[in-house]
Formats: sequence, structure tokens, C-alpha cells
Amino acid sequence: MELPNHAKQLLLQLNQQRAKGFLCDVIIVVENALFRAHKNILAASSMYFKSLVLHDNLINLDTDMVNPTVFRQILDFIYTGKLLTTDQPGEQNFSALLTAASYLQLHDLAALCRKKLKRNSKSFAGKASGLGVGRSARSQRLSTASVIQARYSGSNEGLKGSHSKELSKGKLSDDEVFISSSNQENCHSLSRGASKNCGGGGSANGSTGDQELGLDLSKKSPSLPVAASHDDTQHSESQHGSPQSASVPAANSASSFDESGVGASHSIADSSDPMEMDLSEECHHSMTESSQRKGLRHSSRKKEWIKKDNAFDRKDGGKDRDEGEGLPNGILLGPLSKSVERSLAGSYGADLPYSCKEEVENGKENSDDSGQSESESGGHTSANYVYRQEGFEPVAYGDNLYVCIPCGKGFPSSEQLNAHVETHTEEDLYIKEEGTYGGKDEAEDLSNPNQSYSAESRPFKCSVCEKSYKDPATLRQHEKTHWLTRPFPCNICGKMFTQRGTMTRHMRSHLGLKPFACEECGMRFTRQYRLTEHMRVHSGEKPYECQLCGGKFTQQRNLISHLRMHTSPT
DNA sequence: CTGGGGAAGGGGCCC
DNA sequence: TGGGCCCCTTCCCCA
Repeated sequence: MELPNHAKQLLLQLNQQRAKGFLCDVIIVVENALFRAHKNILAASSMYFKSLVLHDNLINLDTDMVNPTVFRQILDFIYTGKLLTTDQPGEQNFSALLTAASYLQLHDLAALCRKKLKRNSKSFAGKASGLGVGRSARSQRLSTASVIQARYSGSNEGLKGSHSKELSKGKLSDDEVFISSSNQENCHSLSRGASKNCGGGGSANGSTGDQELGLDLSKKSPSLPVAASHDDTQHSESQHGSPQSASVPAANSASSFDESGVGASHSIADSSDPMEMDLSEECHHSMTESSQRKGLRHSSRKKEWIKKDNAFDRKDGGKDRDEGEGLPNGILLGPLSKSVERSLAGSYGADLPYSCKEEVENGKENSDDSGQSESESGGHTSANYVYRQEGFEPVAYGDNLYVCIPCGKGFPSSEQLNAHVETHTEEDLYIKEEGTYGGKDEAEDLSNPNQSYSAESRPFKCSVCEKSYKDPATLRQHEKTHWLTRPFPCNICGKMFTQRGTMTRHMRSHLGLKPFACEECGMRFTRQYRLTEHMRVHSGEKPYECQLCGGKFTQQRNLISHLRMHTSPT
């Protein structure tokens, strides 16, 4: 007995899950693009992947061996068994595919490509120029090898693996020759241990030297400008979307996020399949330049690397704001991956401490939110950066490395993401019922004093409820209370908050930070207000008086609970 | 044992 | 970004 389509259906489901980011537990960084996938699938497809995903949730691939376009094809191939063609000329594409497949130990795919190339052209070796790499397979191989040697000589350890051993034995296939020259393994292993060896030392992006310090870590996340200058095309509509109207990528190529409209000159930008979350060239370059001009801030007007200064509380022992400059764990690839990996090497595995933010905004709430989010929620030991894509909803916010692809919301853990994904059965990300929203009850709404304010004094009205505010910032702050997903997670317990201040305050309780001390008794408090309240114990002041019985209280809240006693039926 | 008050912790939210 | 205030809740003490 056998279900004929079982495997196919299973793969289909998995691919759909990949499209949604559901249960994805690994991120593959290719040059400037992120791809999400399932470890099991990758491990099943390649021994190389298997070794990579064994210990890491983030995989950096050697950009000399694979570019985002090719990797997207490969990922699609892994999940579907089908090789989708690109705009690239066939030979170039297959050549690049062969290189990448060899590198990734996807032997079936490599064989397929070889066969295809042989069929297409007998002179493949002389003609083929690597896609996006601009070299022939042969020269690519050689140059890569030399590059690797220059960069990593003497640093092979840890995962340095069977490939190099086999290479030394001279029994490698073409595929395997590539692999041995990959820096991936080195970086991979180093990233878990002493990734500094991968960081300042070399960049697979080919930029010179020290990218590790290329970020302007002192820069705080700026407020997001309004109105994107949409470059064009595919996803401009999503720029106008509220959080729930984020573009939903097609499921057949689930490889992450679209960056259409930017980086058009990039080698992958002309792909018809808008799935990469691609750090655009501009962004990437700005980083590179920045790294080259260490300490200088990039001048990209449109996109920028922003610091997610997430030391939760400076007063409370938050790390120095510029600590990132001295971060020890340089990562091999570009700044994003470096930072990602660095964060992965940190205390809270899934942190995405850096990202590139594009200052392209629609000026709507979601944009602001992302901006705010970017400046918030962070590990207590790392600065966070978020890559913000033009025309795309907020993606990975700080620690929220796990991003729901359909809506673009980020989550600090895969569990939370998975829980969130299930909510997509709901039409709306807002809990919006008649007269009830966001867990608030009607009574509270009706008692909302704000409603009595005139429209003149409070012109900024919430689109969800009837509350209105004096300024847009407060309105934005308020509107977050309607969101299903709270943007500010606690890095310790994962609890989510609508406001950073609340999260920061919450973090104090984790760490026992009580900056406010009573001069009388030495008792310490997490909040000034508590100290003020407490001081009444010493002064004997009881400013809160029950109008019914005359009872006096030091705390208003105790008066309130006392009043309940009066009013309760019992 | 129970209920009330005192004191405090923590979250929500507006300013 | 932090302060301030509101709310809910808990813990402890005591009558």
C-alpha cells in the first residue's frame, strides 16, 4: 500500500510553509539576501547543508560560489525538484548553478547542470561565465581558490571538513573542488567559536578588509521619513498598506523578501521572481564604503544602516551605545550577515542585531512602527540593526529575526512566529470587533475621557477606536495597542510590549535594577513613582481619602481597592 | 480562617 | 525616551 502522491504533497506543503516562513528554522544569507528554510529539508538535500544546519540557525554562503538569484533557484529546486529558469542566458545560468550546486554538494543538481551544459555546448569550459560572478567556471574556481587561500590560510579549523581533506587526496569531483575553496565552512565554524577570524579578515563580498567595523554604531535610528520615492514596480502597492495589507509573496518561490525597485543594477535585481529580501546594492555599498571608511557614516539618503541601540536602559547598566564597534565576532559576509551571525553567537540565539533600513516610507502607521521598532527591542548586550526594505513591510525588527513573510512582522522566536502564522487565518491583524478591540472592553472605552475632548484639541483620531490625541506620535503609540503583535519583546522572557518604555521597565525587573533608592530606609525601586509613593510611608502622608468612610491611604490604588469594598455587594 | 489594610511589583498607556 | 498615573495583582500583617 502506498500513497502515490505522498511525497509530492509533502513537499508541496513544505514549500508552502517556506513561503509563509512557517516553521522555518534556518536563515541562509547569500550576499545581500536572506532566505528562510527548514533545516530538515536542507539537511536532507545535501550533506554540506546538513553539517551547516546542525549547529547554526544562520548560514552564510560564499558569494563567490552562489549568488542570490542562483540560490533562489536552488532553494526552489530543493523544495520542488524543479529547476526554474531565469532571465539569464541558459549557459550562464547553468554554469552558475553548477558552481553553486557543487559548492553546496547538491550532486543531483550539479549533475543535472553538467548534463545540461554538455548538451547545450561542448565548449562550456571556455564560454561559460559565472552568473553574477563574471568569470568562467574554471577561472572562477581558480580565483576563488586563491582568494580563499589568501583569506583563510591557516584558519581552517573546526568544521573544515572532509572536503578539504578529500581535495588534498586529489579525488574530488568538479563539484567538490569548489567546495573546498569555500570559505563557508571556515566561517561557519568560526562563527560558532571564534568568528573573529572570519570577520575583519575577509569578506566574501569582495570588499576590502575590515568590514567588521564598518557600521556607524553610534547612530540611532532616525525617524522615518514620509513618502517613499517608489522606484517602481511590483510592490509599490504594499507601501501603502497598513500592517495587515503587506504584500504576500507568491508561494512558489518562497525564498524570502522582495526588494523590487531597489538595487536595479544588482545582479539579481532583474529577477522576475521578487522573493529576496535583498539588501540592495545601495545599501550594501553604503555599508561597504562605511566599512572602508571606518567610522564614517554612510551617506545614503534612501537607505541606511541604523543602529538598534537596545541596551535596555542606560541608567540601568545598559552597555555602551557604541559597543558594537568593538564586537569581537566579525562575520565573514557582508555587514548584515556579520551582525546576524554575531547576534547568533550571542546570548539570545535568534537575535538579528543589525539590519539595513531603507528610509522609504509610506508615512503610515506601520512605517512608523517599524521605525520605532527598529530603534527598540533589543538584546541587552547587542546593538540591533534592522534591514528595512523599500516597499515592504517591516521585516526583521531587531531581535525579531523570525519574520512572517506574508505580513512582514518580526518575532523573536520561531515559536512566536509560528503562533503568529496561525493567526493568518484571521482576515485582519487587528482585533476589531464592534466596540471592542485589543482586549479592551467597552466600559473602558466608554469611560475614555479622551472622547470628550474636542476635535480641535485632539485632532489625531485613532482609526480603530474613538480615541483621539493631541499629536501624531501619541496616536501612533496608542495604535500599537490595537496590534496583535506587540513590537517590543523582552529578550529574556520573550514577553511582548507595546511600548519600549514598558519593555525597558520590565527588563529592570529581570535584572533587579532598582535605581531609585529611599534615603530613609534604603529600599530601592524600579520606578521613581514607586519611590515617591513609598516615601509616604516615612512621612505618614495619606493623601487619598475615602469619601465614604474617611479612611486615608498612602496609595491611591489602595483607596481604589478600598472603595470596591464599599461598593461590592458583599 | 478570613477579611481588610499596607506596601509593593508589574503592565498599560498617555503625556 | 522617560515620567507619571492608572490598573491589577500579590504578599504580608493584623484584628
